[in-house]
Amino acid sequence: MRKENKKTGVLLAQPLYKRAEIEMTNRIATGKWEAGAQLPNEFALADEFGVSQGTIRKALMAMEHRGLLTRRPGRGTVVCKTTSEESLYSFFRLRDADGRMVVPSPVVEAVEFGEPTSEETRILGESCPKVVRLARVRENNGRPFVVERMSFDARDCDGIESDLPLPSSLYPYLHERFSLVIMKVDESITAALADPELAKSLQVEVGTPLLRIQRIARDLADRQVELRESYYRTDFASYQIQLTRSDGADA
Amino acid sequence: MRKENKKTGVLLAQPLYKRAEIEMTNRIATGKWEAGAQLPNEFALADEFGVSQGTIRKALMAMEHRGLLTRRPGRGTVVCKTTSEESLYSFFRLRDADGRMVVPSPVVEAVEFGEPTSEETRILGESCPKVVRLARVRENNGRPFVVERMSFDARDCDGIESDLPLPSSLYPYLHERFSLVIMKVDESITAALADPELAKSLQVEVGTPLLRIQRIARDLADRQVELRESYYRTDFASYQIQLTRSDGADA
DNA sequence: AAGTGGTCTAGACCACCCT
DNA sequence: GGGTGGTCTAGACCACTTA
Repeated sequence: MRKENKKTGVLLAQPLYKRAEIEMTNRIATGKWEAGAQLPNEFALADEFGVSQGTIRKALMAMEHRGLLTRRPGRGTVVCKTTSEESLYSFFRLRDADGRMVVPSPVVEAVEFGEPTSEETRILGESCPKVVRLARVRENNGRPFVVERMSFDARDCDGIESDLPLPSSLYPYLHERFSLVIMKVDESITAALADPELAKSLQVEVGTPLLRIQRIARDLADRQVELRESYYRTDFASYQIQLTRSDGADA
Repeated sequence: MRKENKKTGVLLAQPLYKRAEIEMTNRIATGKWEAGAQLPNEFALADEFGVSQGTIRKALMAMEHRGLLTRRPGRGTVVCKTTSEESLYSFFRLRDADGRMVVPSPVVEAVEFGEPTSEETRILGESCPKVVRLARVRENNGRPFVVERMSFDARDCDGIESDLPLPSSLYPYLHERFSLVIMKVDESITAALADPELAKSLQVEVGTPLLRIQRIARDLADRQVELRESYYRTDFASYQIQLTRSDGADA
């Protein structure tokens, strides 16, 4: 293989495996590699990028670790569809006392388009001309437990209004429909009291303590693409999360 | 290097790099490699384990990713002391509106030993004969914002009572003093109202909404070694966390 | 100048999956 | 049987740190 190191005068800002990872990530972000698509094998990719198999492998393993790819011996490498039970709700942290997921189903759903508010402009960017807002109440076993309000740049999900009712799990839908891949979300959690409106939606007394969760979601390019505010009842479920020592290291 | 693969009849339940990782992790857990200690270089370790440098490297990089080691070219590999600002508080998620860490300082501290309650027995194990309980109120800029109650197996931190007052950040202390390395914590978050006792400790009105966080902490061997309950004010700070797509994958 | 980890290559053998 | 990823080895060159 030809070397494109400093000997040839080419400055490599990133190591080769990182460049390959970025390029392959872009192919997923642009939809060139769709959700569920099979990738060429390691040797073919290595040949295409002009690197060795080991270098491509390092990139592929990093992407697998990020949850973008699934690799299995004999079967090959495919773009994650994010449809398995566990990854479907990887951003949904509500669990009951036994650690079981509280399966949500939307009961009320509203969609509207509008001019961005100053808050939406701050998060989604100055260049966002129109936002689409979703509002949902979700229940479990007939009990409403969360009120959600979400905002997206309307250009990121053009045509969403024709897909109502939306699936309960939004992110896999966004991936398959718009190649909009949500990679990470920042959540800010505080405690709040139910006002009359929330109390009515959640069927609790006014003044009931609730979790208020503000979320900013980022896509593959680390753009902030979603703004969300949720209010949760925590009388029959709780927000459960595992923190690991390495969390801070690479973040 | 000699091969100990199936050719010699030796069954390898784990790949070599995994075995090396487990053994090296044990050395940290037992204190043979103390916090801050320098490790032998890759070739020396490879020689000791009878594997190639690349295999040892894979184990070392995994341990670095877990936050156990720090590696730098020219300097070598050392056991993380967990004393840098960011990793010091990797399990402390409270941030102010601008995302800055709310630096806590303990103002009230109590230590007691006792028989385990049924709850403590359930978490810490049947074989735990005595627990040590810590209670702390912590403040920021003169404002109390959290009440914490923690329980440990007294055998895990024998002599802790002679170290009062304990440092604000407990986990680095536990590592350096007892080689007790906290690797991950499970947190369960609900909303609660301040009762008269909490209201007094936190200097808020009775009925103020608070975050209630129950924590179970695990060590290097994945033993549950700590049980904790905390109540947070969220009027000038919030619990902030970043969730990533890959979180569910390896957990 | 010597030693360390970081990157990259080339090639071997294996277990697994599919047809 | 042919192809895939998983593991393991051996060796090269580089950038960086420390002395």
